[in-house]
Amino acid sequence: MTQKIVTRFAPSPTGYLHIGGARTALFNWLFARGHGGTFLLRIEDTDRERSTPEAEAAILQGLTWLGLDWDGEVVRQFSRSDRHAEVAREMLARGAAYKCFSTQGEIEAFREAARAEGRSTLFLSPWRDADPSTYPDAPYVIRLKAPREGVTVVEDKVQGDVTFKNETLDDMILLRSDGTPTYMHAVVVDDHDMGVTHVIRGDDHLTNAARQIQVFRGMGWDVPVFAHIPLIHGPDGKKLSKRHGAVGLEEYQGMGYPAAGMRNYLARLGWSHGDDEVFTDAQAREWFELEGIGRAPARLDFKKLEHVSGQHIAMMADEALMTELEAYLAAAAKPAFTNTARARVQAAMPVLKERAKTFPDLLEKAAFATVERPIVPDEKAAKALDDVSRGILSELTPQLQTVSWTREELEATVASVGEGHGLGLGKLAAPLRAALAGKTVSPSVFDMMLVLGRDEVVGRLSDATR
RNA sequence: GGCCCGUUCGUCUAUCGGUUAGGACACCAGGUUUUCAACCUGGGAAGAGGGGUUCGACUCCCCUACGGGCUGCCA
Repeated sequence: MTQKIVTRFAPSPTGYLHIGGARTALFNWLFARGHGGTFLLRIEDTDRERSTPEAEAAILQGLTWLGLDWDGEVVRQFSRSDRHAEVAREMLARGAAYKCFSTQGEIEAFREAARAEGRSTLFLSPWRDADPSTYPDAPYVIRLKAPREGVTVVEDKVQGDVTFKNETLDDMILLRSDGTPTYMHAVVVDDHDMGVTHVIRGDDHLTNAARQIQVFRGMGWDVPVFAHIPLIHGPDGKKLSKRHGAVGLEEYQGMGYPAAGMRNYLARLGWSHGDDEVFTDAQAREWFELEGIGRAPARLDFKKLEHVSGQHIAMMADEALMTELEAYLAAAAKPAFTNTARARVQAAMPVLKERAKTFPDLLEKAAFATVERPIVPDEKAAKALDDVSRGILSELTPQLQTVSWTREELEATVASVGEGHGLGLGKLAAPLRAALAGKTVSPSVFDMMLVLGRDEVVGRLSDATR
């Protein structure tokens, strides 16, 4: 019998969506979608101090941009506090947990002394087996009555069987003295209640998994399948942090990487399917298995990200690309296309997309199509425009000519720039001028082609340069 | 300190006891090109170190080194 797979992504809303978190979400999504399962989203906002609505919105935005759609309503952990407390009480009743009256001060003092003497800082509560009749009338926490002997083994799909001696695990707190649940407890209750079958998360939770398994057992619940994936590191091999540059997913969105490229790159980071490097979402879903996940932390490589990004831009359908490009423009607060510019870019897309790695790159190469007419003399802009135009010259397709510029527009441009302004065309300027019969200044090659037709320009160029 | 995880070209990785250790990005050289990009060809480049086990180890075991995680009434 194969049970339906249920995965979840459970970020805490304390900032932006971390690139590592995005990858974790992607793995969960890929696994669920590839197996006809369900992918749930849970916001772990039990830390009231640090959780903010803005952060939650940023996370949702990031997932949406990345194209990771979740099933059902977003679950907010804080709203389930009552249920968490209820379960803790039930464990108390079952004898799987106990009340502990040790104060934070006492525990801290114990740990400090232990540290000073080089002993284990593991806190063993004196209340574990205390007689209820000796309970003081004071605030208490509810602690898990974890097994003292034997071992707890995490049967991890990525890390293999990881064994922990129970004596090294303490009786973790389930319910704080103010009655609120700890993260460790809430996760277990929520994963169980949500029917999560596979917990795929960062390997910083590996040790936690052992404790959580004890909670599952304490309630007699089925333990989900665990898969702890290595964290992403910066180019220097250290844990990825702000000093490495981009850690928030929205920064990558801002840099103009298409979501599909981002998904591909992120999936390939720490996961592999033979020698496959560039693939579609459908392939990724079909190929993704927990067994393909590596055990070592991976480093971010922007060069490769760019390459993958470029491959995806090239293989996207023109219309979809155009839509995403304009969305990028809006998100990056850049001026939107005018109707003419849009028409020109659209027409040029087949040639354009093959040579761009990111959206800003695409925009730069599309300058000849988006530049405002009449063209104003600007040496720098003219040069960039010119280089690209020349490159594109050889493969411009007939469709480009359908967005033709009228002879009048060309005349106006030519008239407005005047001679010797710097809108040079390099070595090709002279022959082009000649081609323009009498005109002393040329607009971009592209523009000329729009007017004269590609073949004619190419023909005259060949003659002139021979 | 204690417990746990990891370590193949610069980077991402393949290999699941027997391979000239493969691919990709990057890099270098050449080609193509109306000197962008793309593309083609070729090249250099790796099993952290030391012990075992084995006819045979990158693959299995141990130790060391290095990196990382956990060790909170944070998540």
